[in-house]
Amino acid sequence: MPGGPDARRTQILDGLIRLAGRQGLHTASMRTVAAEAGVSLRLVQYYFETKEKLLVAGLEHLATLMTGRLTARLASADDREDPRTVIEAVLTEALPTDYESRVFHLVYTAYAVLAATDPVLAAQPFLRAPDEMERFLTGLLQTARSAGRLPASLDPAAEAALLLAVSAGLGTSVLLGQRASEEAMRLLHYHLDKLFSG
Amino acid sequence: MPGGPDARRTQILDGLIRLAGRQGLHTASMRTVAAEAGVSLRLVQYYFETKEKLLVAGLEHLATLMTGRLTARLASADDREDPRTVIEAVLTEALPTDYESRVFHLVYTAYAVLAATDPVLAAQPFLRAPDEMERFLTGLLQTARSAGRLPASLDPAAEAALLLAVSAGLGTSVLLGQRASEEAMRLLHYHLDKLFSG
DNA sequence: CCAGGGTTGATACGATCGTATCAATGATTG
DNA sequence: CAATCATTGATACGATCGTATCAACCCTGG
Repeated sequence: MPGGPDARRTQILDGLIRLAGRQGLHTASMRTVAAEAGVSLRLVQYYFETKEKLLVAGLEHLATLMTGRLTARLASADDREDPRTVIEAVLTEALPTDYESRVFHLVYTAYAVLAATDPVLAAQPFLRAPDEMERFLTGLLQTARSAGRLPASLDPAAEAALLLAVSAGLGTSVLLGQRASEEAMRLLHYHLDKLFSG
Repeated sequence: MPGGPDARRTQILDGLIRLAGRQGLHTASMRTVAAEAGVSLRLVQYYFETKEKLLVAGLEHLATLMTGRLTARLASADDREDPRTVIEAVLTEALPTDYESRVFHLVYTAYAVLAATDPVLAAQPFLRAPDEMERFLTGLLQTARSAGRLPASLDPAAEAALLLAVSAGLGTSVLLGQRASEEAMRLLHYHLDKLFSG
């Protein structure tokens, strides 16, 4: 069978993400997800049993997709040894620049809102990725500071947290149509220039 | 009658916000809102006719409540002439520090997610408040820069946008439980100290 | 006094939801 | 080859949704 044993799961989860990105996560029912994925309702039940499990699996799938994109972007970075290059790649990836990443951000935010009041979703490792990212950025900034590329007066951990906050905040403003993604990128580079120029 | 002619509307809308803050906006139906507000379903229908209009009114009500809080905080600021004091007040208010502001942020974010795919909600003046805030902050930063309190190398408009992005991003991280609100406040002050110290 | 319109309550309708049930199919294996 | 088991389809059930309908109420003005 093509695609491995869980190609069907992937097919359904792709449908869920696609539908949630186009019409909103709240329109995702067992039936609409099945229709979007081109399968029957029973099949969705067969693979995920309950809607709650479907939603949880959808969140995991989303995390997998985003990790894949980030990994690909890092792999294609110009200079993987230069901290600033890597930081720029990570933060740029975090902005909803194209349709796919816009979908990621929108659906992820929808999940986050649900998790704020749903204990089952809240129990998911919702913050593992951001936490890892923050540690990762902190390490990069420490490296840059040790190499004299960053002013010694800066606090790498605090700057890492602020960078992610800036990226998330700008991403949201792009999502809501307050700003074009190019403008968000410009602001991000402005902020990075300030950091690295001292 | 006490509270004016639309005390009932306010009572229902308060119920909507309270319910959305506790159980999520997706659990707000005509019936659950009526129960939370302590009125009958028919009453909710009478005042808002349709759920869509109820949701729109809820968003307006939320904006009113947030504006009230911000105004109160600005009025009680130590020195209303000092740009940094005012900026700190505005951005601190934007963080979910207490239960009420946590509810505001959560429900506002839920609305934002809905608006991303719902044309009726998207037509609401969703970005007017952030846009106004950004202009307001830009003006304050320009004033501070003219007074020599801010380095001339900084771009007031860009810094204002970044400040709001930082505030929004930190607020989200607090909402998701990634950080305590005190830590977010600390990071915000760290960022402001960098700005104003040159 | 009482008539009439703004308010409130009880209830019903069709649609859609998550979930469960019962077969039919298809591939695999002894 | 046949039997078994995973997979797929069709359909039904109770609950809840938004909305609509039909009275009853209350309060005020003539």
